[in-house]
Amino acid sequence: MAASRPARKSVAIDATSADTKTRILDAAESLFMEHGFEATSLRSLTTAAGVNLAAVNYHFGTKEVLFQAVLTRRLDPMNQERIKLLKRVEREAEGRALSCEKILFAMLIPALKLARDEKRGGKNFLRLVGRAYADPAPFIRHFLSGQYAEMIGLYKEAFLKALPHLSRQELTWRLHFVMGALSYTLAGTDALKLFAQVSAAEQYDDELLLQRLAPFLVAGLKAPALADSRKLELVSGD
Amino acid sequence: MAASRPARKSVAIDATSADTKTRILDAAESLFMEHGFEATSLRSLTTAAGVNLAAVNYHFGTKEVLFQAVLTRRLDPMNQERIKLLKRVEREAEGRALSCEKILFAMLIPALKLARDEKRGGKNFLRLVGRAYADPAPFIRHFLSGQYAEMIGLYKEAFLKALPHLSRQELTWRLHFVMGALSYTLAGTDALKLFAQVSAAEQYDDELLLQRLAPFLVAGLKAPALADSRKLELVSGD
DNA sequence: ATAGAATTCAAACGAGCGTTTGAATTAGGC
DNA sequence: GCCTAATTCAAACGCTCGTTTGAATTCTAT
Repeated sequence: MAASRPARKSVAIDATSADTKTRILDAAESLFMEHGFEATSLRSLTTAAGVNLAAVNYHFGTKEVLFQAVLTRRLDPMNQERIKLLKRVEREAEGRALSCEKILFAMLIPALKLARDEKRGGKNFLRLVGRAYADPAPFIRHFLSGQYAEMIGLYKEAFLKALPHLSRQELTWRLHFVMGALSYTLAGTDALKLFAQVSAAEQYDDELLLQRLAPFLVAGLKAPALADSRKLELVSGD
Repeated sequence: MAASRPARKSVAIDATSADTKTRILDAAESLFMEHGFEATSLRSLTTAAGVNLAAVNYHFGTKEVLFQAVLTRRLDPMNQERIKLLKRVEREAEGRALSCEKILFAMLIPALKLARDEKRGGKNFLRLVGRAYADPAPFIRHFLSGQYAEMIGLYKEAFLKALPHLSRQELTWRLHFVMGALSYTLAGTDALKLFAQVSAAEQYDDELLLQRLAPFLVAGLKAPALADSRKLELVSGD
């Protein structure tokens, strides 16, 4: 009744449990990606990982904590790399204004590197993130906000300088659109069948994907700010 | 053992059941929106609707069919309106090339009208669609593909004429990005907290939202096609 | 070798799920 | 008013879920 039973004591719990923990994380990554959080049962998960059913609660406590651990394992290093990359690009510019492209690339490249690195989950993981972004579960949304807050804040400041024609509020919206196109694209694959024109080979080439995405996003970011006088007028004509 | 018990016979089953059916659809719309498909139980749903637990299976057969009915009720008319609007704009152009803006607006306006129409679900419904787009459940994805296939096909042809610098394949990708930004934005609201700058009042003004989204998307669509020689080169410099 | 902690395991718990059942109730054409 | 079909209802079915339990096992440091 008190609390969770084993309750990680004090000693290093890694030497012996690392294998089990990693096997759980890997299986969870792939199953959460395929079926989502709710639709993935701990029974199928532990079977896929080749560990005992109780192992998840022993090593992680709850299913929710496991999900957060799956995300943290990859997201945290990726966002740290994004921050590092932005700072390096800023340093190299030596005070000169950064181009919108350079900032955007600094954001996309760590994601691309992660997608390429099969040993660290590869494309599967990015798809998982894309889906987590759209998941209604509050604990997922809160967790992601926390994971991204620092990185987004730094990039927003950088974009503000690179796009002086945008107010802070306009930029907030546009970064929202950028994240939408990005996460939807990363989560996609299946959704692409909607458009049914992309060859199967290309569908999985993440580098080409980001090369197509970048010009689209840069053009959208650079677009003139909304002139308040102009309105959507098409509705009236009926 | 044979099959579902009531098995809609032949006579009109609407006069008396319409109230119950509608109450179920309305409650389902709002709960699926808030919690997603998996996390919404038929017990909470029927309680919210004020109907008996068995009513869902009586009137719809299964939970999955109910979900599809929720989407169809609004999506089908909206996509029909999109098609009608595109055809009207094309007719009015009398053979002259349509602008990218006009086509995009024809796509966005029926969605905007739906978002404004509180009697037909309003913003809640569009958020539900945005989330359904990112749902991993195969039956949802297949259903949505079918719902959108005709509309997307017609719009793709229109965009192809308006954006002659894009190959069919390039355009497929860009429409994918457009749908991503759109559905993510519609699903959003909460996600916006990530950026934490948008006032609560504006957050819910869908007209202003689409007025901000449109210039972004138009600029992205009009962006020059990817020049194959240009590559993402930033990675190397480490 | 052995004590003690960390981990694994098979089994079970209680709760909630979607769905089904068959009787009770309601509505409508004759 | 009655017969029939449509609908509602309370109750239950069978199943799967996340989590807990306590014993068995493995590891590690002495």
